Amino acid sequence: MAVTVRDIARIAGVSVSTVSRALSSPGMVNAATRARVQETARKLGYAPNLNARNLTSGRSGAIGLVVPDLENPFFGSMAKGVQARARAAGYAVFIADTEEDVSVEGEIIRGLSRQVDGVIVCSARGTDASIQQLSQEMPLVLVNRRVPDVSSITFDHAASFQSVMGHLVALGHHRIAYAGGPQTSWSNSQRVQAFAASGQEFPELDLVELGNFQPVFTGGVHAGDLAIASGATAVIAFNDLVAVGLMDRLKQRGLSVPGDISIAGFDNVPISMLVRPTLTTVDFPRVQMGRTSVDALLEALRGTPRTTEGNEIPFELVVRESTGVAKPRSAASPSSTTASALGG
Amino acid sequence: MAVTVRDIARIAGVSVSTVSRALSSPGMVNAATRARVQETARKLGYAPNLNARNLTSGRSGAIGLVVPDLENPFFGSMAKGVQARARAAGYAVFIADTEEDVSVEGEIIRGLSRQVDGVIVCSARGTDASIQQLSQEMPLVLVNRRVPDVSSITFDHAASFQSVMGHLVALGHHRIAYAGGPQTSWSNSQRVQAFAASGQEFPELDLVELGNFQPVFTGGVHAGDLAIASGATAVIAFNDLVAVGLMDRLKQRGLSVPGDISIAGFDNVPISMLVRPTLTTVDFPRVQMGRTSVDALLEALRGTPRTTEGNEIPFELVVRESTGVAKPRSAASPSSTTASALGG
DNA sequence: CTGAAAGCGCTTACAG
DNA sequence: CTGAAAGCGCTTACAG
Repeated sequence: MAVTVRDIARIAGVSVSTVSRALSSPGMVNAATRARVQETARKLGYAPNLNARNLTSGRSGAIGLVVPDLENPFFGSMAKGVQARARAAGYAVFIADTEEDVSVEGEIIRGLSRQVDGVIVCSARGTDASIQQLSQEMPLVLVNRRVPDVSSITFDHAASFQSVMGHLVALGHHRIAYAGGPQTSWSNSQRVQAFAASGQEFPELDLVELGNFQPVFTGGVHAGDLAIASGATAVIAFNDLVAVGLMDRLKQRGLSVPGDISIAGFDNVPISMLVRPTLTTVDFPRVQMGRTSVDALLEALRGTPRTTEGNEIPFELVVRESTGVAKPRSAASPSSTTASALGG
Repeated sequence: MAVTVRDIARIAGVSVSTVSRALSSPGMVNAATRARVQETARKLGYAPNLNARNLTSGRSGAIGLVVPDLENPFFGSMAKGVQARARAAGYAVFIADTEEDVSVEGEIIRGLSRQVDGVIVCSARGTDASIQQLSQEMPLVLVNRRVPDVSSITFDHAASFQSVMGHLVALGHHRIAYAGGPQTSWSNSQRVQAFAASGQEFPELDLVELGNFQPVFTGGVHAGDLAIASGATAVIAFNDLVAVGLMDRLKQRGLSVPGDISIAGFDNVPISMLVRPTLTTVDFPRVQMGRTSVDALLEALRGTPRTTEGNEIPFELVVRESTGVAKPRSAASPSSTTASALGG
């Protein structure tokens, strides 16, 4: 059926060993025979049987990619980056979707691990312990999740949050609210921490946490009413979808954005530039993150693992129309700080 | 290192043949020994080496999935369906992204084909001839693309277009425009045909083709001015993104939707329900399409290929706020037909 | 129902 | 630089 090394050997007049070398380790064989073998292989349309090759060599030439939801563009971008970089490095990509089901996550990862050299897991939902366990069983790289002693690639959520905060402060906002995402979300917990830290950095600020919301449009609608009640002049939302829902609700309630309230999100998803006003947000290079995670995994496979720390991808604050100068407060008060606080 | 059939054989006190049978063809072995072998395997945490298994059995237990752009949610949904169904059937999924590059499509598909039992190709961009060639080299199922003599799963673009048209006609629209997508798009050509066919079905209609636009927001903005100039009271856009861009431009030009002009799109992407007014569109069950394509491929692998025809997935017209009753025309004219036309 | 043996297609020490 | 041989882990006729 398919052409094998034996066919090439017979026609080129050499042994199968030589064929194998000419194809896989060209440096080990005489230039003339090498050329003849390669030419014959090409002419016959030879394609190596990967199962045979992998069986003997002990590696699979493939990596696994596990995501919570392929339908979510957030992961689609990462998958794209992973796929591109893996292909460039000669690796194939097995993909698996956990359907956001924590209970099958480990099982799926273990299943994949049998057919690949290593696994990349996006936004892993399992506990730290379960992930540490997995990482001992196979080469593993985490994306958008940090677990002690496990290799990972993340965005600097704290710094990006600070950057949004700095933007709002510069616009003169004093009372600022945060509409959070799911409690189980690692990135949300990072943002909540950064929010609290801002209170120490800018003691004159009035910070209010609105609560946890579903990371979708309706979650934002829900947050909208609470935002109005809070009296904040600016709201930072967990992500763009929440921000858009929030904005929609504010408009419905007769408030203007950014005239009455400024809004900012995270992720820079396509919709953020399609809504009116366009949304101020933070862009995370997700495709690049996918690529970087492959690099990290391949280095680990080669036995030169990177350090866990410092693998953070740069972000960019994208200022658009939804944030503006703070509405002057009815009660006049000096804009310079009068409060005493830590960190003089 | 890893536990193999030999280990199990030794411990269970049987031959490797029996181990293999107990694990792969349980029916062929005595119940007692079968239980003993399986128990030992479980206890040892045995996981078969798939490369070895596939090498002997001649199959790979994997299928390939080729998409033009993983970052596009349209394909993310399909990939999700493919992945889920394949997993349920015991197949792993190799994924590849062509980056919308026709020139590498064939090469990527051939590369994949060496490691899988069959390939699913979404929205293939190549020529009919090149795809027919590929389909002779390997089991192949096309999704959202029809090519003579090649197995495929598609949406009924003609019928869905008719359904939108019928909706607009029922609202009293007479002058209707179509803002097309890329000329190379198979689904666009289907829609153009359906648009023309409507002219025969409803001879009283005044149909105007606005041209071909990039299937994105800015393409719609471009189409917007042409739509206004055309004097149409309703515009059907190639997809939701074009529809949203169109709508944005109309509003910018001071027209109201649907007051002055009705707009409809296709795909029912998330943004279609986030814009204001919400967008009338057609929902295509993309996840289901992914699932169905796996079924078709697996049937082909089993030697019971389906017929190419009739593999169409149902669609649903989703009527929202962007379409409304036609604005009465300034020049009064009977709504009944006066024009003579083909198809009495 | 079970075992011994051959073989899947390739790679890789081992000699020469 | 090249060839003969063994072996990767599993499956599957072939005998019994």
